[in-house]
Amino acid sequence: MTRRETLLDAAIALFAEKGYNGTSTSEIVEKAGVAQGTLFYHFKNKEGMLLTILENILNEYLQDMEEVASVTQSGLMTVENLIRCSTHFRQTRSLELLVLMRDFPADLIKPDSPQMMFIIEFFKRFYDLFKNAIDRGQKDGSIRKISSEKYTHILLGMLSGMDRHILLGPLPTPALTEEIVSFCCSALSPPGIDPVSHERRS
Amino acid sequence: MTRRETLLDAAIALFAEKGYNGTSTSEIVEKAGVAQGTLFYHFKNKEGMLLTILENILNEYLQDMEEVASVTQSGLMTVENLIRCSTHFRQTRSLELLVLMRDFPADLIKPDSPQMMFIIEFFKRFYDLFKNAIDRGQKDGSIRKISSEKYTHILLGMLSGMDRHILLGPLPTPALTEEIVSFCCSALSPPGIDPVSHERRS
Amino acid sequence: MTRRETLLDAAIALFAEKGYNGTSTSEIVEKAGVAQGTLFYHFKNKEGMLLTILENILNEYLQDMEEVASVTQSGLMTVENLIRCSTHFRQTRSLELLVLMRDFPADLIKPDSPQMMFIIEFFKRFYDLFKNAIDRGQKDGSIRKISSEKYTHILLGMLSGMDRHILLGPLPTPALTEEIVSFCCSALSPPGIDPVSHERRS
Amino acid sequence: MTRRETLLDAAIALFAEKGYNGTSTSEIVEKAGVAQGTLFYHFKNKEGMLLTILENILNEYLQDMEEVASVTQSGLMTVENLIRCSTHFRQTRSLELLVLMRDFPADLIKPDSPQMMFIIEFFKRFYDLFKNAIDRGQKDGSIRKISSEKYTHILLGMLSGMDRHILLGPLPTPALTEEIVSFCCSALSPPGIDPVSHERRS
DNA sequence: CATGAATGAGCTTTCATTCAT
DNA sequence: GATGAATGAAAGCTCATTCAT
Repeated sequence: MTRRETLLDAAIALFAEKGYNGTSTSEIVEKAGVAQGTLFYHFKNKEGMLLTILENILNEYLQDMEEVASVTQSGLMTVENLIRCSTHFRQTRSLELLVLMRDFPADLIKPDSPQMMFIIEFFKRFYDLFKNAIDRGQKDGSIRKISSEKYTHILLGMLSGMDRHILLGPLPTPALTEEIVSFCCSALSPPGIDPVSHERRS
Repeated sequence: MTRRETLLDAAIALFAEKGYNGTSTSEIVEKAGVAQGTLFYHFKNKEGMLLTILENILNEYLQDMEEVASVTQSGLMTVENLIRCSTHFRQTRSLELLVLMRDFPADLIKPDSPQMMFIIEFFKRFYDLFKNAIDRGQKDGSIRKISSEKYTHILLGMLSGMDRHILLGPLPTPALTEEIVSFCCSALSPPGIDPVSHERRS
Repeated sequence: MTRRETLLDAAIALFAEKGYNGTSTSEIVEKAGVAQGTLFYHFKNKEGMLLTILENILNEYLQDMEEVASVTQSGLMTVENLIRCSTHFRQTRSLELLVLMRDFPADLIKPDSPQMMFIIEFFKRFYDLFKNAIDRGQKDGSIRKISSEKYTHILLGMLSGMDRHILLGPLPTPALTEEIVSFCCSALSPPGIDPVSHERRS
Repeated sequence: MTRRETLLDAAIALFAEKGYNGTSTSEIVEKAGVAQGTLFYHFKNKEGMLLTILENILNEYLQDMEEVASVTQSGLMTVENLIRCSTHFRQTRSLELLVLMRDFPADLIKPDSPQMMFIIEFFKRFYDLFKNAIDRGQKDGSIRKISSEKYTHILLGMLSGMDRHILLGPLPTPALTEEIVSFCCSALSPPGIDPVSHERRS
């Protein structure tokens, strides 16, 4: 593993545990076992580390999600599987996701900065994934007639909220994946049709 | 307005805008128009200000919610109105809520500290509010048979997620209150019964 | 007890325990159960409290010692009894003596200030007490021929050193009074004459 | 001279002159001609500087004394030479000794801290040095039959008291070394034997 | 006499960053 | 590529003191 990667791993662990502001560069280099100067040789500054971490995780997140969305199936099934993918991602990449949740939106990401542009761009593509799935579901009859814009916002808010609740909340939380899927499908399925997709699955 | 209140208001505005860590005590006293020492006369330290703000907002939040829950009605209606109350609170107290969302769980609130006890206590009562409503709904037939524990976690995660998405998210968001209510009611109502309670309301 | 006395007592206890610099005026007023302003009503400032305490203790100390010295007896006996008096004073007024030992010479007592004049005046009288006794002892034959100036300095240094060693030293110390007396008398008695004055006493 | 040494020298001079509490870190770095941060790069904190100074001086002090004690000679001669060594140390290292005398026992050295352990350990070894010499002197007949424990305490208290009296006292003091030696030897020698060892010396 | 809210200068300390090697 | 000594701005906080009541 290169020194750069060692540094990133150390930063991810520390940012996840103590937050960006709660972590000093000294702690990072100590945990990584390199000298102070090395950090600033490989990264422009401390903020550069955070941005690198966030961009990496967001790109991988989006890639996984877009792959799921590219499979041909009903709109509702796409939404279901996006939810499952998102949950799975949270379970496998909880450390990086903690960094994201703790420190974004961070004070250090200035409005109109390239970094903010990147973040907004990411959120838009994330938004589009769900929006397109819902639109398709309304055409193929798997999703009831509701405002796809508004319901997309609800799904986005809900999913990130669940991640936060589970990873950062003060209350111990049971496994919830399929309940979240059911919850959303009940709300999205056309009236009278009871979604049992998660039973069909397995 | 006393100096203490002036200071709290200044801190709320700045914490909401720039976060706790991004705000210096100098900025607070400058905005409040008092001397540095005055802050530390009225509060133990900077963290004491944050705690005061958080305790105030959480207490008022809980009070509003418990008042809503105390009205006799069906379990589902109670859930609906809790959601509306929560949304209304977000709209009227967005500044304080921003402070809460930005800076909790903060690294500065140590596990097992009295502060953390207070926060956990608050979350438990918040949890119980929804849990009791769902349990009652399952008895009175207004809510389908699901795990009330799990669905309570989903509602909590969802509501805080929506607050964050709307108040802190990088995407502009339309008004969503009744859609959130519908979304949840669809997921909670017994199968086959389409919830239209929010139309009945008005 | 007047508020002024209450404040002095609180200050003595705290200065003895934590030193002048380690004690804040807030602590003093809290322990005394009065308001901040009261301290500054009764004393010019914090330093004024210390000076008052030091002057009181030094005056009483000197008074006791001068009374002992005024009794007609041999020079050596006077020295002996001065030592015993000093020791007794340490045992009965250890708190005030701790204040003196911890905080004098304090940085706050400026050279050539009236306070310093007072302190120097005190030391001179203290010095004279021993010096006169030794001089008298050399005349009456109870004390050997040595430099009374130098031996006075030795006695002064020794006595204050023993006080410090016993009251502030890190090592537990046994009762030493008569040994100190013997030690000094052996050094002061004319050669060949073994002092047993502390046996004669009792 | 390294920056670390420069800083230590500046601190010694200032602590000796104005005391630990009376000296600000700004003064130290100014006197040393380095930046504020440099102090905290080389030392954990201000207290760390004091501890470093104290440990250095105590170690050297003890080393000198133990070297003196290791020379084979009568018990009384050992005591004499320990006194001379102590006096010589005070004369050559008065600055560091002033720091020690002004600021120890300092409120900042917590009971049971490693620092306090170190200090107590030092005092014990210092104590043993004199105790062993007296015990040996009682065996070889050069020292009278007295409690070696008690007389050791007296010697320790006396020597530190003389240091304080001479270095910190408000009265000008003449040279006293041989008088202190005589004083102690008279008190320690067996009755009837007049010690003139300091004349034999030279 | 007594109060206590208010002050602000000054303190110690942290930490991201630089740069000569 | 890598180092780590050095930096200095900025932070949170303490505390003796003042003064209107």
